Amino acid sequence: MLAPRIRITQPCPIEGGYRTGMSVTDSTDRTESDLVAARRAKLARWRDELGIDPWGSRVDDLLALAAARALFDEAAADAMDAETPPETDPRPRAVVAGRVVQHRAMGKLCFMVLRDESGDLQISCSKAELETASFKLASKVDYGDIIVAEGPVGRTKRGEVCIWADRFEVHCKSLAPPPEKYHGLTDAEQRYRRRYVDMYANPETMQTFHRRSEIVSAIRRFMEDHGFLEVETPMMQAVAGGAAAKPFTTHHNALGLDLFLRIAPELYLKRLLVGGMRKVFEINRNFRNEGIDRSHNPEFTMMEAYQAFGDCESVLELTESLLRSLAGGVVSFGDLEIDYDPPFDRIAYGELFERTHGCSIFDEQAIHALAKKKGMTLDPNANHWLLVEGMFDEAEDAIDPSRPTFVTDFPAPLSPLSRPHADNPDLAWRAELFIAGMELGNFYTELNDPDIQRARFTEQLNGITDEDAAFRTLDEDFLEALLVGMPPAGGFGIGIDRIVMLLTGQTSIRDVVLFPLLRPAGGEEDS
RNA sequence: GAUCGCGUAGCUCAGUCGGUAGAGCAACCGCCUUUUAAGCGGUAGGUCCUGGGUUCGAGCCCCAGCGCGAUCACCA
Repeated sequence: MLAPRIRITQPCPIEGGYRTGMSVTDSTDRTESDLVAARRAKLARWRDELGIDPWGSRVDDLLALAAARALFDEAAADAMDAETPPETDPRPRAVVAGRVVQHRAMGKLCFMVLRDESGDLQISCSKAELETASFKLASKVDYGDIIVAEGPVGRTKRGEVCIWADRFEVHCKSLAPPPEKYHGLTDAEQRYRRRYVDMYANPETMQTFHRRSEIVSAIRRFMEDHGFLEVETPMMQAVAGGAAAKPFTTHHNALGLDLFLRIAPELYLKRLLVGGMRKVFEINRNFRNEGIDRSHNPEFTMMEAYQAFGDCESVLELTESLLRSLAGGVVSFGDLEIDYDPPFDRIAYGELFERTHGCSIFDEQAIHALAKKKGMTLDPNANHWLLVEGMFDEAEDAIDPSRPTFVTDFPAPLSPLSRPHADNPDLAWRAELFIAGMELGNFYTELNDPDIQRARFTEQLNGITDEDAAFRTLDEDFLEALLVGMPPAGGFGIGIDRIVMLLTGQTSIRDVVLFPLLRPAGGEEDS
């Protein structure tokens, strides 16, 4: 809605008014309105004086700008530059569309650069080659307008490949003031809040998200090529299982039912193994009500996959092969040069721990003493394994960030969903993959003994806080499924966003998530 | 949640010792047929994040808040 103080210098033919995607404070609206008003005025003039519909229409046979550029034919361009150019123009023709990102008008000639997903291309407009109205449009378009041009693909005297337009149309008037044409939009907050501007103003952004789509697509292909079936399991769950994170809550009115957004799909995917699917995977969102930082967004994309008659080892190898195929070798990430050639490094959890802390994960007295010394807050009957877990973060830092590394043989008490070693029930067939200091994924030989599974769940529920108890309950139906019988299996989950970060060199998850979660703009308190 | 940093024109940024607001781009008017962040001349554009305080005087100093970022904590 328009703030009452907005000044409009020309009658505004558009009803409804203009709303920025930004702050709605009066000051912003008012100062912005001068620039918006100028564009509205121009739009009205085009309508009234040139009879133009500034909102465009269908255009067939459009070429991407990169494709149009690729049509450039040097011989044809040379021929046109010759003393006596051929009677019929030998240059290939193209119809293109894009957003105006540069514009240089000089009297009877004007140049502009269009941008689309594929890249940039200059459009050159000569007054001699265009209808009067079209040339007037071309010399007056604003940064941000979306235009369609058609003509021969040639070059300028300076050798710039361009389209010499003999058709020029505006297909969408941009009313919002654009960011600075050279620096683009650099303010991180504005880039996330107005991603649609970031995407066109900063080509790297567009490139990153194209790459993300290609990566996800390649992962799908890889999994399908290995015989995995893609499935979709509930995002809304009555019991938020499969991980130990805090869930978001929601409510179904008709059923009068409180539900959780899933923190993991694991318990449902395993049910599919019980049902008889042999290899399944799911790429979808998980939701965890935890902190936000460079590697955590509350909603994030995971791939989980389960392979009946596989084990932890088989899914480790599958993942090595997957990452190798995605990365293709060495990929730099920040200061790191990460080599994805398998086999990845491996180190046992206990060994890594001992290397860092100098004591065995099994030495309860030493661990307790160490925890005390580190001033870890602990109640007197603190569980030994929770202490170990608390100290493990430090050990993670000992992993070479430039080497993809599997940490294997996690403590079974910290791995309630994985199968314990036969010769040491304190260790589980579970590994985690670390790259660049980030946890990339989890790998298991799945626990399919319903009695042990019930015992693990029950242990885990003992001694949890009241807060946690509110959403951690026993998934009886899952245990029922295990009674029906799940084949032995390997399973894993990997963070897709983090893989995209690694492969695109983005060190913040917000730069690989199109719309990362931010506090709503405007500062309106809602409590 | 803690600590630190940042918040000035639509955008990108200056702003000295506390002395009353600056540039470039964008916009508007004019000139220009080979520009490449085009150029030249002119005009206009500000709740200096918000609210308090100190001061004769605050963009600048102090307090509180809001937003963003970084680090840490949390996240099997």
